[in-house]
Amino acid sequence: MKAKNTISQMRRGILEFCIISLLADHEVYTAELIDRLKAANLLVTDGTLYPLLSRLQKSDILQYRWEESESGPPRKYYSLTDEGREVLAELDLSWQEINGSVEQIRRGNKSE
Amino acid sequence: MKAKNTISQMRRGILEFCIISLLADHEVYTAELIDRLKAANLLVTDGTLYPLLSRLQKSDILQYRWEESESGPPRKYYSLTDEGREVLAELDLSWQEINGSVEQIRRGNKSE
DNA sequence: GCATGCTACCTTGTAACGCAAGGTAGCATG
DNA sequence: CATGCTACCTTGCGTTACAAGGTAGCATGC
Repeated sequence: MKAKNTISQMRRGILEFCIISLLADHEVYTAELIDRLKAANLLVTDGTLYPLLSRLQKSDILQYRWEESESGPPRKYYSLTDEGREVLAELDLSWQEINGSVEQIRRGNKSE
Repeated sequence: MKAKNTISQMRRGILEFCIISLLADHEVYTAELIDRLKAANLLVTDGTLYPLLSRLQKSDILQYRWEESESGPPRKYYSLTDEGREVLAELDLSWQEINGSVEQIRRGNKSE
């Protein structure tokens, strides 16, 4: 399956977008986030996620608060900042544009 | 514009897919390819493209032939191999799946 | 109250990749 | 034959995903 590499690149590219989208309405902690991404067919490990979340937090897109768990160590619940919401809006737009680009290219093939 | 980085990541992810798509029906050489990508709002430099094309060629997805130019040095015209066409079909599918994932995530936000 | 296990956090090392910058060489033009 | 343009390609850098490994809180069983 030669396309594998390319496919994972495509997935990767939208990972950040999906994470920001998922955080838009719900606080979540890392394990939950992984589950939700998995549900949308986007596999990630926590080793990928922690640095990414921490990067987004340093950029003021995400914030977190500690919450104690009923069964285990405390969890970091992440949510979007106001700035994060603005970023999400930009990303939504860009995503549509990119979609348009791909559409255009794929259509081009067929007609010509 | 905090989203910039994320946006370029998204673009990057689909770059290979777009290139393969663009080559599906037309032989093109690098400068043409860049123009066509630019027309679809995907900016790339040739320093990005050459290694990428060469990688795809080594994976038997692309092939090339030399053609002399009427005005300047000879050009490498790239086209898809049969295997490249199979890969393109896979990529088409994956792209639709990924689109579905993103749709699902974005829809999820709004309803919940 | 100590050992074991689970959960959640985080870090480190590696490999891939895009991109900017720089380099080589064919070919045309004055 | 010198200058410039076009086309090819390489190098070095920074970023990133991912696998693997590490720390520590908390619960459970003895």
